[in-house]
Amino acid sequence: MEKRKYSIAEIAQICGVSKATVSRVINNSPSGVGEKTRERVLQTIEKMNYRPNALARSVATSRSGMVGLILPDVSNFFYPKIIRGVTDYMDTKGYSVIVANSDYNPEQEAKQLLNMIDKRVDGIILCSGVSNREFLTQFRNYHVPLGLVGRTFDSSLSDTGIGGDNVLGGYKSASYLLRGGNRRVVYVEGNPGTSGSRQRMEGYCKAHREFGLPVREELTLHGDYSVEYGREAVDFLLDRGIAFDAIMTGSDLIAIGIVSQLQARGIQVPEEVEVIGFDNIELTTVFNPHLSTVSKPHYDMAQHVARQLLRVIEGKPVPLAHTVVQPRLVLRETTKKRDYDREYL
Amino acid sequence: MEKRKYSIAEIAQICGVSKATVSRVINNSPSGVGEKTRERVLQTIEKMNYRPNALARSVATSRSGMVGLILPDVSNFFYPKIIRGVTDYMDTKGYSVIVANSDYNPEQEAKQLLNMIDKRVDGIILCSGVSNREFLTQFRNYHVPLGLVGRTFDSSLSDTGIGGDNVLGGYKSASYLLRGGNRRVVYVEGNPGTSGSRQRMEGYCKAHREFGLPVREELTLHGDYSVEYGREAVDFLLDRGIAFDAIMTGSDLIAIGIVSQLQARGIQVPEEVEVIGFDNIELTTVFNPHLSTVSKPHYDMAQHVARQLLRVIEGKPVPLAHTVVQPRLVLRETTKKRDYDREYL
DNA sequence: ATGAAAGCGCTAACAC
DNA sequence: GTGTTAGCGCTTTCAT
Repeated sequence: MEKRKYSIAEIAQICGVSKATVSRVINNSPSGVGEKTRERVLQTIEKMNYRPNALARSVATSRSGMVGLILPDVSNFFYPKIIRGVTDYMDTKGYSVIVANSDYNPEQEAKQLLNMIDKRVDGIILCSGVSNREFLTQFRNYHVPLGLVGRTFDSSLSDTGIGGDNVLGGYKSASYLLRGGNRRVVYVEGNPGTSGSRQRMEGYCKAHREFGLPVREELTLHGDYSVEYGREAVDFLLDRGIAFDAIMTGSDLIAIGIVSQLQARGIQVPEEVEVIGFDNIELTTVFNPHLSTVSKPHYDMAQHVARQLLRVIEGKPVPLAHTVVQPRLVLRETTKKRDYDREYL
Repeated sequence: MEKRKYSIAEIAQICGVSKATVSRVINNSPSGVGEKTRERVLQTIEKMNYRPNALARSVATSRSGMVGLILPDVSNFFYPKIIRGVTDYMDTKGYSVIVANSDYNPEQEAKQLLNMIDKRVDGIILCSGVSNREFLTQFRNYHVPLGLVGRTFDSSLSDTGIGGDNVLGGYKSASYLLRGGNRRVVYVEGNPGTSGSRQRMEGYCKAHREFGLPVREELTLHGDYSVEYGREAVDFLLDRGIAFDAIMTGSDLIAIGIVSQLQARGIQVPEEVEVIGFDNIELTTVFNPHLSTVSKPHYDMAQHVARQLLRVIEGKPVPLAHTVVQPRLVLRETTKKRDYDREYL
């Protein structure tokens, strides 16, 4: 139990050996140290409460043992599982993870990205980024392994990536609603500028095209990914007297806000208005009525990029570097029951 | 746009100046560099895409600009706000934050703590730790600034800390229920071994004592802080035929699981059984019925320790280093309405 | 098996 | 204003 931090040199001196030997011990190099000296060194390390300085090691080896995780907003209920997926995997591999929020803001995202570079992380995982192609392209010049989750549109921008097929997700959502006979399907998105948001819109449009229906400007709303915004959207629609019979959304949180406000204003869900969320976060089955939504396996996706990223960091081959997972429509209580529902299982 | 990472030496050489000068520029030392050279250096830095190596700087200055944040489980809905509170503040001060999960496990917590030491973080924020006093005491020997949130029981173990008064919280919860005429109040806790859990229990007992009521062994349950466990607890109680008329809990998540399962099994809340959560996370007003709960300002508390921690890191005086905030009883829809409810506002 | 020495990228006196 | 130099704590050849 000692008062200050010892360095490898001091430990060496105390043991009467060289720094090199101590170094070998703490890195437990299989060879190069006699059993007795190793034991002796280990003992004083223990006794002196010595802890090797990972930073110093990093500058010597140019590997930091840290990865960066950048996501829009940690406190958005969609992301915690992602964080766990990443941290869980990194933990097993001895990496630390620095997390930072981008707040759906390109400048902020860029700032965080550069900050990670400065900290010399061995790799970065970027979640549903809002950065434009140009910045990302330019960013590649820093040659730091980059993994993208939730942003699949361009594989040349990253070393690995995984994401749901958002246009398919948007399409499934919209077409299910349309097929059910709804004719005025509202689309409520979160923060604009997200790649996911654009893609879902694409799916929404595609579905309308197939049904030979026009996409009405007044039926697509943008705000942010919060419960609160879901509520606002409903008020907006209702107060302006805009007619609608179903709503598809860009996130479960928004959907929850929508359903809750719809009910508050005396509108029955799903009898009068059907609602479909997006993401299938845990909350969906805790909330009443249980939310119908579009599902993807977040935690697993996060673990997957984490694993892939480490492979690129370690220079191993990365099979199937860019993956897109097919989202599944999960029909619960905010959509009507129909006999063809089982087609969507 | 260049291919590899430059060092300060290379930049210096390219500019035909010394490393010291470049160093002065990147740290924008107010004096010591001529306007022209500064400009020139800045330009090549830009041009070469040079980014100073924060790690190298750290070993030179022995300040890393990183802090550690250890919490039980990132994906527990209680913690995201804490993370944001910390990251938001640290962001403004230019610190990065490494986050790690302890999973309510003392060994895991110890491991993460030591890992942070190795990474030479400038300080650590530990959330509702499960470490025992001995380990923490011993840990203090590493002399890294430590801030505790949610664990207030011993101020000598940390440099700063903030937490809700859990015994008061437990007391308020239980006594409100008791005052309302309930005689068999169940207490459903999360992971055992948490300091908070013990303290709430203390409050629960105190309330019973005041009302001259016995604390029945079979009415206190332990599991983990999840919705799922709340459901299990209800099944356990019901299946064993244990009578009860109210439930107080260790977390909102548990309470939500309880209410939801109570309803599923045909029991009216709050008519037949009243339920009170703990923490007042956002979810409480999204869930139906809105949860009655015990409230503390997490985000603000997190920001507060963050601020305090930086003060101790920077060697500034830290007024009111250890704070305990009074939790408030928030009566919503899972408790009955009573005329004295406003006393609790 | 062990040590000496150079080097990683940076900062911080101290000198000129 | 700018350069020289000596570290910071570690790893890593290369000797011995």
